[in-house]
Amino acid sequence: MKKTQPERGRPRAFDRDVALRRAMEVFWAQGYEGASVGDLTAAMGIERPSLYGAFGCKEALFREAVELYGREESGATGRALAREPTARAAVAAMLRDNAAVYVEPGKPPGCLVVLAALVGTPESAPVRQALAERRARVRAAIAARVRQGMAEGDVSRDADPDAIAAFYGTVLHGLSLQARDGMAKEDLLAICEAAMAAWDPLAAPS
Amino acid sequence: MKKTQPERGRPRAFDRDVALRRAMEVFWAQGYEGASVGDLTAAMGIERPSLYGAFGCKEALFREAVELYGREESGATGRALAREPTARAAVAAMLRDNAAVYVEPGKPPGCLVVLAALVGTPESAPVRQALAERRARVRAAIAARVRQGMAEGDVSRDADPDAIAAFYGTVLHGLSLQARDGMAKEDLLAICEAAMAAWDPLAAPS
DNA sequence: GGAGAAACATACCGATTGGTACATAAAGGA
DNA sequence: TCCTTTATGTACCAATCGGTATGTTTCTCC
Repeated sequence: MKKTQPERGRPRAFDRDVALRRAMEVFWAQGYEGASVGDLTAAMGIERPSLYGAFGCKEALFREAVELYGREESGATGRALAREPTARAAVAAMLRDNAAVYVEPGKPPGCLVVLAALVGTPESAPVRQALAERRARVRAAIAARVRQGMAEGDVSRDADPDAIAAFYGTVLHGLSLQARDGMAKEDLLAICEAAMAAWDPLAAPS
Repeated sequence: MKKTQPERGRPRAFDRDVALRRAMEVFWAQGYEGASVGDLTAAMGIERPSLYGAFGCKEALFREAVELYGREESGATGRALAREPTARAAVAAMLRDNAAVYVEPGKPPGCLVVLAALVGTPESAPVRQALAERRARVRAAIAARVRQGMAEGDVSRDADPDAIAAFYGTVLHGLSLQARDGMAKEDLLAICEAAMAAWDPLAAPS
């Protein structure tokens, strides 16, 4: 998978993966526009030209950081939706596990995809759109899981999977705001529980 | 109320209130750090020194803009919480009316208090905190309305007003994200309806 | 042991950031 | 009429923004 063929010139003096992870943490904490190239190089332990040589430009670095985040830090959603036996358990686990992840010590609270580029200058619109598409994919995944539940009989045939997904996606995204505002884990979990109180009226089979 | 005593020097050549409103719209659309002083003066129709003379600095202008927003653009929440006869109707109206306001044509979608300063450089931390406090006040107002419902008998005595407020506050804030992502009004309203499906399990008197 | 290729650090680029000095203009008070 | 006060437009400030040119170092290939 990782092709590290013997390279020609001078070998890179830093670990690209580690540097990318440091960059991700800066973007995660300060957002795309709030993270200056100086902030990034300082956290990555490299000089400017090394950053541009290895990643191209700030936006490309950010996109790689978002992919790394999706790969390593946001697995809870997909895991919950895939592994739980019913749609209800899947959504409940998705909320609960994300709430826990959003306040892990040593990491910026909340989700990078939600927080890193919500508003800003017109120049960064492509970056904002890229994150918006990732958020839309989460909503689509929830809707798909609800549809699966309808097919398997644990969700009412009269349920509206898109509306249910929009609601639980909204709660999920809202959790990132609360986490960034400093809310404690138990309060986030109480929000998840409260949101699940809507499940039966919305989706329970008759 | 408006003290316009005859002033001494040269009179201001622009309408301060109108200029502040234009600044508010820029902050609302682009956020605090995403709005440059050049963007602001262009929208306000004035030159830099006039801005600094009338408002002090960028941060002071932002704080005035936030107050103007609270006074003129975010009345739906307080109105709904104050006027509706039951806690349930109050929360439902709060969500519904805000959802409608969040997608009003000609205005930036979503709430300035939620969107304008979520992440950024360490220098703007005071601004972010000011908005976080405003968000906390909304949650406190919801909790107070639920407590009022408990006192008046339309909310169960076993209900947890802080948990209920945290949940509906999360949904309210999440609506701003969805609105900024371009969600249509009817879909936002469907989210509000879904959220209200949790009311009876959470708060209905036994 | 070159020769070529790639990464390194320093030092720089023009553009933009928030914020001002300064001279001028327009008002009220004496 | 003159003086004080305040606002205005131009032109500017140092600092920072994202991004590079350049000369040197360190590697592989022949």
